[in-house]
Amino acid sequence: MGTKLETGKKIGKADIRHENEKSILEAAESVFAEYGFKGATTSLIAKRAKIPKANLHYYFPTKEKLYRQVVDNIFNIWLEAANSFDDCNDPADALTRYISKKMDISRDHPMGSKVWANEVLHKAPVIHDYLETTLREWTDTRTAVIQRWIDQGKIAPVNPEYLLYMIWATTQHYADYNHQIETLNGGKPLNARQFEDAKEQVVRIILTGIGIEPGKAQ
Amino acid sequence: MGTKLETGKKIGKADIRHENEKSILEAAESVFAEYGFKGATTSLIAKRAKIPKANLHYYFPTKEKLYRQVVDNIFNIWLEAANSFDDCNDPADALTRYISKKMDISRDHPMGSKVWANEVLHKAPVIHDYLETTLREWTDTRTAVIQRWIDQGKIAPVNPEYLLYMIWATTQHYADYNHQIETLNGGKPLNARQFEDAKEQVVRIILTGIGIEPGKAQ
DNA sequence: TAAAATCCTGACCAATCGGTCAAGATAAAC
DNA sequence: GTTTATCTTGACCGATTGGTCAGGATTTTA
Repeated sequence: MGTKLETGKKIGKADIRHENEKSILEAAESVFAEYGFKGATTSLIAKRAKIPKANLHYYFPTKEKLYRQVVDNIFNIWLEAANSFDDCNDPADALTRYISKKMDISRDHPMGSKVWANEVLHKAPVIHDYLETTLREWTDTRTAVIQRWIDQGKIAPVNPEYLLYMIWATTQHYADYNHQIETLNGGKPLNARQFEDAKEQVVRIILTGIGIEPGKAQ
Repeated sequence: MGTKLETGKKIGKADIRHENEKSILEAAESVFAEYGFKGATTSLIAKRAKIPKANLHYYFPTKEKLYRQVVDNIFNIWLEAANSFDDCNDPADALTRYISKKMDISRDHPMGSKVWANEVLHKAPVIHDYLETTLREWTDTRTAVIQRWIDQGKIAPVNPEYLLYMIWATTQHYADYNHQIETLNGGKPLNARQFEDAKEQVVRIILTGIGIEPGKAQ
């Protein structure tokens, strides 16, 4: 029949399932980011999600299936920034938006980036198929775009792949290495101002580096 | 009294100790890089070092002490590149050499870089004192050098710390993410030619990006 | 050669972890 | 109201892991 909350909303089984899966996934993301796949324990995830371990295994039968779900979510967020590349054929605009977006993701979803980094570091036992299919296709189309810019003389001749690596490396560094950055920043995370400065500088150096004038665009 | 090898060299206890510690440390570096601290098992390290696990614990009482030793070695190699910064006060030369050196380290000691990355990713439970002391001092003196270049008008005005982060991120990406790079490169590691191209491009984009002409220097 | 120091190793142990299960609680369907 | 489906959980288990230990082997010292 369903009981009621103070708000007056009914709570059904569907809601319970949705709520629990959500809190488990959130807890899992933070624990996997902090300890890696092996180092993470289902009991710690359950504790952070505030449910008994047995209940976690009711929703996610195995640790690996839970992990896959976490990586899936991250990968989708990660690809979300891809759109920035497509809208326009002005390299200054496209790259500025793409780099900015990736910096924002590093700030807003640092744990996701860490899970990904950890996975690649350990030879990607779980996500290897992503690398070979989705990421491969994504990369191929974008390197083609960059190559076109080069052919049109819009940017300096560079190897498109290595340019992408540079963008990925620099932007994700602010998530993956945020502990190191924080320590070097006197123990405090970069504040909003500092982060905007960093973002602006990354855009400026890369754009200038490949021979285009960084615009005011954000 | 010591036995003899085919070479005629005597084998003493000191040699044995040295030999075993070396092979254990090598095995440990690769296993820690591949599986992280938690994921690594002392029995696998022992297996790769071709000695019984009990013997490993004779030389290194605990897994953590072995890990610390590995990180120590890496950190020293990592700081070895620091010299490139000091010799000369021409930014083009200094940065070209520093970036090249860091790229070489990523190629020649990828596992060390991965151990470091893994450690920072997991909030540096073991090396946190390094970050606060040695790395902090190193960074402070180098940002001062960069600031001087700026004040002298030799390079464009940039935030020295964020410039260092960009260099670290981009160069270490070729170690930490080499599995991803390899996959995107058709399953094969970058060959010597490709790696040199990548190195040259990283130098070029960064130097151009901060307003100096990349020389022919290597 | 005898004694001392160092090195080697199979067998073992306590702790932890992923996952199971059975029995109860709650909501949905009829 | 009764049955059925879903959700909850403490107790438990086999497997793995870091680390120990006793006793033997080898080298060094005297």
